Amino acid sequence: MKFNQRTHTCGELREDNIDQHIVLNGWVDTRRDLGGVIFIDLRDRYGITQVVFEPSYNQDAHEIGKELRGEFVVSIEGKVRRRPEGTENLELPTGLVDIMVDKIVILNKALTPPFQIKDNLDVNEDIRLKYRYLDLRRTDMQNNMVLRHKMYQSVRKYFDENSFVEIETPVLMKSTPEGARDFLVPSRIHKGRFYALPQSPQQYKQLLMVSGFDRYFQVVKCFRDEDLRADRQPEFTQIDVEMSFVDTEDIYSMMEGLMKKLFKEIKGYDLQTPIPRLTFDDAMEKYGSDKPDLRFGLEMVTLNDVFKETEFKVFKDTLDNEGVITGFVASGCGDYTRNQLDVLTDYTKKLGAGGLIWMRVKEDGLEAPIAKFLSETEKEQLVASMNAKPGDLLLIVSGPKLKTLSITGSLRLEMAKRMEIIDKNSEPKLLWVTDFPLLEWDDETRRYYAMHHPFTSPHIEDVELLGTDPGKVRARAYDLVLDGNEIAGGSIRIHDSKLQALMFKSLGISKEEADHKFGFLMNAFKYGAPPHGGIAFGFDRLAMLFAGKDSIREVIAFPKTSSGMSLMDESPSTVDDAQLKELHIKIR
RNA sequence: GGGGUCGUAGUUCAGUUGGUUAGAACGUCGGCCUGUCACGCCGAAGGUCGCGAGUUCGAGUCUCGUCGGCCCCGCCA
Repeated sequence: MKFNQRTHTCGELREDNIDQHIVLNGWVDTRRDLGGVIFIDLRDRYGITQVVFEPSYNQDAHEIGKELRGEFVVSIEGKVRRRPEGTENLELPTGLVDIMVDKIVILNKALTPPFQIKDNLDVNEDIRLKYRYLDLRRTDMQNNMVLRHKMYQSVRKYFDENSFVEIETPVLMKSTPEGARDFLVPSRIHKGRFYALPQSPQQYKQLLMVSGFDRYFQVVKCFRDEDLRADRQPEFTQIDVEMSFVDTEDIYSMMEGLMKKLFKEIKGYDLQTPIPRLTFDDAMEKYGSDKPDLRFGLEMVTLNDVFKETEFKVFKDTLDNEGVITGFVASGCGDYTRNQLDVLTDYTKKLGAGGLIWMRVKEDGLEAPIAKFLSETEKEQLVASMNAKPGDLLLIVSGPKLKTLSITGSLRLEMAKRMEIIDKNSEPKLLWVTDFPLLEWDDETRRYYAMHHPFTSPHIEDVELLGTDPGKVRARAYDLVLDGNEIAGGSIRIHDSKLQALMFKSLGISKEEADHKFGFLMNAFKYGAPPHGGIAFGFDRLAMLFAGKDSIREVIAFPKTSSGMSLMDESPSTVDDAQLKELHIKIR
């Protein structure tokens, strides 16, 4: 099939091109056959151009034009003409002109697609995923992919300008069963042995610091075999960063530079720096979350002091057990019905709270089921310390500290949604959350786990607490939060093998175990490891937020469903017995 | 592992208390139409009601199981 290659794209032609003889290649977007004249909207990823078949202009072309259907791939040759007065389409950038066709070649016919290739598509996601190649033909999705591409370029340019080196690290590596579940890859050559896919290139990038690379970054695929969410896929992309001879402040300012550049180049927005900071403890107390959404208020208030003398049993028990009484004011929600409040109570209980205490603020006091258990002083202090006004609703939860703060934080988000006070067009709210706890107690296994990872450096002044009160040790770890989403996390690492040994001891990891799991890293540190630290961005999440979407699947070309399936190629799939045999694997 | 929700034409949905031949819109196909751009008008085709049992004279509708989508909890160093 002979055809001429395009001289222009479908988004390109303007008044300047009038009377030129041009060639366009593309897909038939829509066809409007008026009996005599036929209009075709020809589409490629650059735009749409109207193509005209008129019998009096070219009989042969018009005959072929009649056969055209949606999504046919065609090459057309013709003359650019100014559209007749009154028929311009100002919605289209190319709308002042159209093409009078001299020659058309149908390069390929197409089946009727299972859904229309158009924006603001109303079709279920499983159909889109099964025919992802058609979904990606839509302008919406093409824009998302291009946005993502532009973000890669800005990121790479920024790090290159700042003397970072991009280095690829292995995708087949050693399994480290701390943290997320690994994807395993059986070795054919070494019977009974497995590679793991990296959860992150953490150890490699630290080794690169030992090697003297000083400033490293990588746009890198990572893999975690955990359950999915709207913002979590089993394979995802990180912007992985590590720097030598730095402290937290150096990381903050370098990353703030990156965010400034990204916001400027992608969104045309001037991000003000420095980005505000909040310690983990403060974030939990005020927002009940380590990734607070600051686009709205509903700040939580700790009420322990108000109820320190209370006779109300629920609160008294909480205080006796070093728990927390916390709550917030839902302003103007004093008219919530009993039914609505029951739904909220149910929501809170499902998250694990004992219950939800609500009070309507009236002109003459508090209206609540528990009001009779509270003294007048308590009621007055409660209203004063929460700064509540008549017409407001108070929502209060009590119980074990961290859990209760977190549940109330979820309720805060839920209320913001119900009250519709999250402005999607508001200025982006960025925030560093700092001073995470180094260790986290696990009731099930009755041991501490590293909240971040076992190479995270504690605050120097907290080191001695490692032996006495490990839960109190603060880490030199930080997350970057954008509008309630964790978009990056990192830490200053331990570069001193004695401190690392102490850390392993606190985690209950024996010397032998540490050697077995991380020996190569510990060995490397004996040969002159510089102080270093780094951070990793969840690139898909960042792209999702920049694109204004609610799911990272919208910015990933070929994502998995929430059960980890690919509906298009139907993976994961079974394999031949012969393949399994080669890998020395039997299915139980 | 658990909770919620959904599954009916190619697509998005409606479908009453369990009751005649399961509807609409868009799309598709055919006819008419020379300035449309969501073209218009006329007509037609198109259904394993996700799948499998059960209850019933009778199931899209009720029950149980199962598969799949989405959201959430757990999980995600």
